[in-house]
Parts: sequence; structure tokens; C-alpha cells
Amino acid sequence: MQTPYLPTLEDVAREAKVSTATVSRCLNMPGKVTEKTQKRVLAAVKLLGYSPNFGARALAAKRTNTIGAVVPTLENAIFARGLQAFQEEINRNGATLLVASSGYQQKLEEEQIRNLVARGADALLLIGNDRSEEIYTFLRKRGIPWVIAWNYQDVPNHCFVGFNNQSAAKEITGKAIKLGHTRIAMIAGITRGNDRARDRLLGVKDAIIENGIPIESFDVIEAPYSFVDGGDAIETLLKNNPRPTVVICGNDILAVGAIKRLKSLGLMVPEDISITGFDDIEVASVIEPELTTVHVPHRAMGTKAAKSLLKMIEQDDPCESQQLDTFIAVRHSLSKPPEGMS
Amino acid sequence: MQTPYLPTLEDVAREAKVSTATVSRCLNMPGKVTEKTQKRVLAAVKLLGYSPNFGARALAAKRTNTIGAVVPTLENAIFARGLQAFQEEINRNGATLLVASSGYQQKLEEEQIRNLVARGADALLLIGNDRSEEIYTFLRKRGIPWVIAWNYQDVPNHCFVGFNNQSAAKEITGKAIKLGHTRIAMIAGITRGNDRARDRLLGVKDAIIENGIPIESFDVIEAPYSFVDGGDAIETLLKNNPRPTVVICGNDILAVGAIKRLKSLGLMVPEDISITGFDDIEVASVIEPELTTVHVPHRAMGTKAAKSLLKMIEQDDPCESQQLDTFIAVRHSLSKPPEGMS
DNA sequence: CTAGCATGTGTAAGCGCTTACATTATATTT
DNA sequence: AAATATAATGTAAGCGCTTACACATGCTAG
Repeated sequence: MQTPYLPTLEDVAREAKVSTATVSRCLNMPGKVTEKTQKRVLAAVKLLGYSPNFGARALAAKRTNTIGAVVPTLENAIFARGLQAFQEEINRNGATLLVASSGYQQKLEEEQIRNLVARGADALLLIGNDRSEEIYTFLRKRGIPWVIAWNYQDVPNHCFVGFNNQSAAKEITGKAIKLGHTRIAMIAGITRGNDRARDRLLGVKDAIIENGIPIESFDVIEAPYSFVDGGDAIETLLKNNPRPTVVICGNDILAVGAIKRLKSLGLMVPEDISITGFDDIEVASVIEPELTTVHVPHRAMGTKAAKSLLKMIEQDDPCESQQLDTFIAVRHSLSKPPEGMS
Repeated sequence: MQTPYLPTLEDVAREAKVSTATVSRCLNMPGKVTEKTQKRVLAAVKLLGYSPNFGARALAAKRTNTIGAVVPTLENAIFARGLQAFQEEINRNGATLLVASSGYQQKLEEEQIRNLVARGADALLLIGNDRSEEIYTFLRKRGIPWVIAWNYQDVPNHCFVGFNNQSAAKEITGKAIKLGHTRIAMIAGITRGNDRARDRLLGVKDAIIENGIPIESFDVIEAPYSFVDGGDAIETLLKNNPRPTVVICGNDILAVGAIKRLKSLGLMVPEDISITGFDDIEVASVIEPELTTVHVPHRAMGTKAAKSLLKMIEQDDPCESQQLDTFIAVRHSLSKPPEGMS
């Protein structure tokens, strides 16, 4: 395809019989221009089918109106929903979203961050806080503001817009304990390079310790994000003696995988064994029994992260971390332990 | 945040004691430069922490290495998986993905297309073929290649990388008919502005007509993409007399919603009524009974679309449409009609 | 030993826009 | 009506890069 001739600002200016400066102003700050000339200019724009050249604009204005996001993957519901809300908010403000995914690999993530910055991202949405200090230095040096979402930690000098994975995990575990469970196990997500998964694990431990349950009896298996891995993990856990009466899962996918496997093994949830999830994605209410899980405000998080970022760009504001609330979506997969097994 | 001073090509040139042209060549076409100077230049680049300015590069080189995608939403699994594969392929080739979503609104979609083009997208991924001819003219005029994914139609002069929604829907309906069903209904997705949904409806009709079933007895309800809407739709369909023995759903979400509702009404699937889905997303194998549905090669589609686009940019190639295959994932929600109701 | 040719490097002209500053038109005040 | 303040427009200097072209090397070939 040949690159055809595209009209430039100058063409428009000539057509409208004004200067290029006026055309530019007309497009970027109408109101600084008489209604009359504005009309003339807009007519010329339309006539020529003009649309500004992005590169030139970015070069001259030193900002691209583009916000970058590096997510582990676009594929799971966890990020998709929040990212959609994020992009809606970004768009509402006339900016555009640049997306890259890291495949949960730290190295690739840093590469993607640099890539987006090189591509002129004015600000960045990052997931979690598991990366080298070096990359933060890089961003600071370039004056690029960023926000960390999907987690909230009490770390100074970072800008979080998320929820506290640790305390949420602690809460749902506490709930299980209050129901009488003492033989607790966990199927955690892979914690390496994933602070959300790690924090969830820590939260479960917190609850166990605070309730005086011996931590030695607590079993953890880490599993990748898939039904099958959740199923395999639960099968392994069942071999323990005594077997757990409740299994806290690091996310809904693992939990659903576990429930499916239990059912195929002829065990009843929650009568024989209780299962809990985390995230409250779609499948949580499709599985039978419906999953008791931690509800996460995905969309709110996306929207707020976008707002923070826009504000930081606009006003050179430092960021204030925002902690969002989670709650336990009480459904049917968690109940008392079976008789005589508490 | 103050914009700090960023080193430019010139700084690097000075540091390495070469001209800016050499630095540029060194970065963009090494091999045209002696190994010795290359080393010097790269050392300077590293020392100064130089990274090229995107705007300037885009302006001078007239290409951004950025590929745009406009999807209806990032939120559902349908597009997420394919988009992830798309972006992986794009990235593998050193380009970056620009994403926008249209919320299934035609008007907004056109806006987003123009937006991405204005932002310098070198090529575009579009979903489906439901948009005004005007926008295609616009793209042609600007020399921007595009690919239409998630659908394949026999329309000349368009570049499809997708599957034939119509024939796939026809196939699964045909399967139901072969099992003995004659009282067929459909819960379709909203067809307005969505050719995939429309083609699926057409396919169902094709099967009915070709098998000599009176089309008058065929009921269709269109429903938005949610469990609840699927449930409401099935409830309405149940009121018909005679009631359908099989309900073909336009997507898995509607199908799952329908099944859930049927169960809560005390009806058995598939004993009392059969249900089929479309897309084969995660939930299809979580619901009980597991959903018989049309399997769509999401990832393959994303990857192939990316490859086509990259080739079109690279070689000014015209595009060749590619039709991908779907197949019926046979599970448990479709069986014979109840005794005496065929 | 010089003509002829690669090959590597430098020079400098843009790419299309924004914006500081200069200039001119219009509104307001005295 | 002149003097001044204010708003609208024009002029032109870059923004940081790529690349056509010119030039300087170091070859080989005659």
C-alpha cells in the first residue's frame, strides 16, 4: 500500500486563509479563537480530511496523551474487567491506552515498561509491586508517574490503588476458623514474582497464627492458574493425614478446579470439605456449590487508578495511595467442618 | 513531577565523538557501521541512559511500529484470549499494541478507529464487519491496512481472519435436529451492530429451513451478554406452547444463564430440555451439565491476525482472508428430546 | 601509480506540529 | 477622539529524529 499524501496543518491553514498557529489553537484551545475563524478552520479541516500527525504533535508538545499499562496477562478475568474500566476512564479524558503483557515474567515486564516509556507513555499502570528498584529509578528519572494496582501495601513512597490481599486472605481464613476449622490447607497461586499471591499466603498464615492453631499442621501447595492444577493440588492435599477440613484457595480458578475434582472423587463440598476462593470472578457463581470467595472491586480499582494517573499527569501531583475494600461473598462452599473433625 | 533533562541523539553523538547520523544508523541498522564505532556508540548510549524519542522517530521515519486493535470490550473471555495471543505475536516482532474498546457501539468504534490512526497506528485489528463503508474508505485513503477477526464472510475486498459464524451455528443446530429435535428456539446475542451474533442467528435459521422444519415455530429472543439475561430469556421461552425441546444459545454466557435458571425452576438439562452454547469459554466446562458448544480457536485467530497484519505492513502485501475451523465440543447439555416430544 | 569502486561517516534538510513572542484588530476608558 | 487595555492572529524557532547526498577512506584492478 503506497502512503498517500496526507494534508498537513499548513494545508489547512492555506485553505482557511489563516496561519498554522491559528489552526493549531483552533484544534487545541478553541475559545482562544473567534467563532468565525473557528468555523472557517473546521470547514477546511473537514474538506481536506485533515487529522493531526501524532509524531509531530508528540514531538512538539512533549506529551502523547497516551497511558501505558503492563499487565501479567490480558487473558484472565481478573485483570480484564479492571483494565476495561481503566481504559474507559482514560478514554473519557481523551487519552489512549497502550497495553503490554508480561506473562508473569519479571524480566519481560521490565522490558515492556521500558518499551512503553520509549513509545511515549505519559504515565503507567503497573500490577503489583514485585519488581526491581532499578525500574522505579528509571521511571523517576524520566518523570513518568505510575500507579500500582491490584495490591495495597503499607510501603511509603509508592502509589497503590488496590486492596490489601494479605488482610483479605486473613479475613476469609478467620471466618473458616470461627466456623470450627482447625485443619487448614491452602492452594496458593505461584508466589514467585507475584506479590499478590504471596500476600494472600501471608494472610492465611496470619490468621492461623493469631488463632493459636499450630502452623506446622498447615499445608500449602503452589499451583499455576488453571482448573487442572487446582484439581491436582487438592488431590495431593487429600492424601495428608489428617486431611484438611477446609482448603483456602489463592484464586477462584484454583478453587473451582478443586471443587470439580472433589466432586469427581465423590466428595461433597462443603459437607466433607470446605473450599474458599479469591477474586469473585464469573465462575465463582457458576460452580456448584457456589463459591464463597473474596470479592474484589475490579472495576472501581481500574477507574480509580485511571483517575489518579490522570491527576498526576495533569497537576504534577504526587500520588496518594488508596486502599479499596474487599468483602467476603458468602455462598455455599464454606461451612462447618464435618462432625468430629473440628 | 518536573520533566527532567533527557539525553538526545546529539548528546550521544557528542559523547561518542561521531555524527548523529552514525548514532542513528548504529541503532537502526547496525552492520552499516564498523564494529569499533558501534561499540563506542553503544557505550555512550548506556552511559547517558539514552532512549530514542518516540515522537521524533515517528515523525522522521513515518512509521510507529504500533498496531492498533479496537475490540467491543476487554472484559469478556471471548476477546481476551485472542487479544492476548495477538499481542504476544505483535510483541515478538518488536511492535506494540494500542488498544481501544467500543462498548459494542458503532459510533464509538469509528471514533476509536480514527483515534488510533491519529495516534499513529500502522495497522488495525478490527472485530467483525459491522461498520459503515465510510470508515473503510478512510483507512484506505490513509494507507492503513486492517484485518477483520472473529468472523469470516464471503465478501470480496475484505481481509478476514476468522471463522464462519453462520455455518458453525448451522452445524450445531443441525446436530440437534439429527437427534430428533423439532421444537427449536434460540437465545441470540444482541444482533444490532454485531454481525457475529447476526450470522449465528442466520445459521440456525439455515439449519431449520434446510431440514424442512417450519420456520414459524422457531422462536428467537435477543438478550444482552449476561447470565441473568440468559435466564430471563429461557423463562420467557418456556411459556410458549409447545415449549422448545432445545434452545440454541448465541454464546456460552447466555447458555450458562439459561441452564442455571432451568435448574432453579426444577427442570433437568438435557433430560427435559437441551441447551447449546457458542465460544467454548471457561464456564462451559464448569456448569453442570457441561455445555455442548461450538469451540472457537481464539488464540490461533489472534496469532494469525497478527501475522497477516505484520506481513501487510512489511511488504505492502494485499491481504488474503483466512478461514479458521470451529468444531463442536460435545459435552452433556445436548441430547435427544424427551420421549414423545420430538 | 592512478582510476574506479566499495564502504563508512558526516552534513544538513526536513518531518508536521506547538508555542513564545511580536503584531494587529477590537473593546474599553477617559 | 485619543489613549489604553485586551483579545485575536501571525511569525518563526525549535522539538529529536531519519536519510539523501556529499565526502573521505582504503581497496582492487589495470
